Amino acid sequence: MSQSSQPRPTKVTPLSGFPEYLPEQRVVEQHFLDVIRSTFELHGFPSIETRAVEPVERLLGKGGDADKEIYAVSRLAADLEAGGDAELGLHFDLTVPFARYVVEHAGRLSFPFRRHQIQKVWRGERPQEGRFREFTQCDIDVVDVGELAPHFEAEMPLVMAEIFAQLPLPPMVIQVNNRKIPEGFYAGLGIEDVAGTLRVVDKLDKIGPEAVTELLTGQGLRAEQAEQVLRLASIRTEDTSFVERVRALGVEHPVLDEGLAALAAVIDTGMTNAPGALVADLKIARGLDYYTGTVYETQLIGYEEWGSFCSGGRYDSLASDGRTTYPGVGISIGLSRLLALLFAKDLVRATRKTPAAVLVAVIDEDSRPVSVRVATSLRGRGIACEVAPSAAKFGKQIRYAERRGIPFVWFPGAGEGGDQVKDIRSGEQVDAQAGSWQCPAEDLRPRVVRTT
RNA sequence: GUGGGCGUAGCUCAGCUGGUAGAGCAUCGCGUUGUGGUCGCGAGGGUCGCGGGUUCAAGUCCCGUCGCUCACCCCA
Repeated sequence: MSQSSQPRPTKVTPLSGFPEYLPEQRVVEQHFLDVIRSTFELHGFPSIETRAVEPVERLLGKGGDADKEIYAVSRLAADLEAGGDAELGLHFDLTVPFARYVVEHAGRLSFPFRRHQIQKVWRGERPQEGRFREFTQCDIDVVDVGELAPHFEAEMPLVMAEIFAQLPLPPMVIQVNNRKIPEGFYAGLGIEDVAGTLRVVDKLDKIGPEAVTELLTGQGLRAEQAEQVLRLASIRTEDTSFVERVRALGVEHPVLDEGLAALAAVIDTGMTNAPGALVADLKIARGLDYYTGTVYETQLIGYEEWGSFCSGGRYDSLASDGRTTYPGVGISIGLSRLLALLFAKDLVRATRKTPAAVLVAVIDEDSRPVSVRVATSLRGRGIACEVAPSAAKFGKQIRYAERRGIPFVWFPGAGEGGDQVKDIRSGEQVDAQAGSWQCPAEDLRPRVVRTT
């Protein structure tokens, strides 16, 4: 009866494509973020953050059918009042905002300008496994004025290879191509629709060579052209031998030569500095609308069907203010997709779901200040801990710790001369002093470990 | 945007050809006076996505709608 006067709570329903993590998953995410950030910094990439919104006009500027992807942002009241078009949209990547940032702050930046950026992005696409509407990207880019030295194209994947090597992941391989190779090759074959051809070639892994041949001839390619296109696409080498294999196909074009030289330089650098991390794969397409040179794509070996977890490439005109052109090269980790795979397949796990290493037990509420003092002392030495929420029976306090994975329970005044601490995994309980007890290093904070 | 599948407790699901809801797991409590995990007993928790229709009666049939999911498209 009186219930009817209470506002009914809005029903909670899941929102597809907007992932939220449990604390134990967040431990994993934060560890990954820590490794990514520190490695970016180790390579001298300072951090920036851009606003979440850009003018819709700017977001649409990059071609493609971006309009389907963009979430418009406007005041609710503005919609009701004017019904006007939204002028702002949430960014769907970090490259567009970065390009705008470069132009806007060009006068205060030093070029070549390198930066890293770790932020959420939003895309209005249909969510699927590993594809979200809100997700986190971790980008590094280098941008210069007028010209960009090609060696930066070799630097990008080295940074990523270093990150992957530090994370508890199955082996990953960064596949590299240079857009100029297929472009020059196709031009040498007399194929005009480069983008259309690449789009089909990109499906090779998914639908197989026969279906690709069918699609290519359907697009107007002659049988021998389609055959050559497939031959090029099938080339994949861990060293620079791809150059000879392309040459052996007998197609010649100056743009092809440029592409081969550029890719050979990237692979060469990779072989020296990150052996085994890079592979030249001539079917990689990526971002048809804007990449102009090197392109990167990354797969987890054994989980190829999940797609790329880290991709990027070179833009001859990342940004432009009309008079000056800023070429750039960048690469980005799709952290959310990576985590989605790891969680779905249970490949990694956090050793516990709370930062606390110690639960300080409470004897009774009157002695809570004693327990708080213990906690303060432990924290003063960098040992994360919490005080038991209630002076329940010790069994319940231990269970409280156990449920959360807290490895130690501290009992004030339990010993002859003072306190005791119990490792609840082994059951071992020893005398200890809050001012000097050493927490084992591996228990100091939650760790992320591979399960297999 | 297009097409298929599905929407019952926090989670995974059962509920036959319509007769006013169940299991397992999880959570919490108890198993007597301060040391957990096993085990036993018990409890809480559901407008059966929402709206309408057929019927004496709908979780169960019909229509609509919303959501979730898979695939396509695309992927910055």
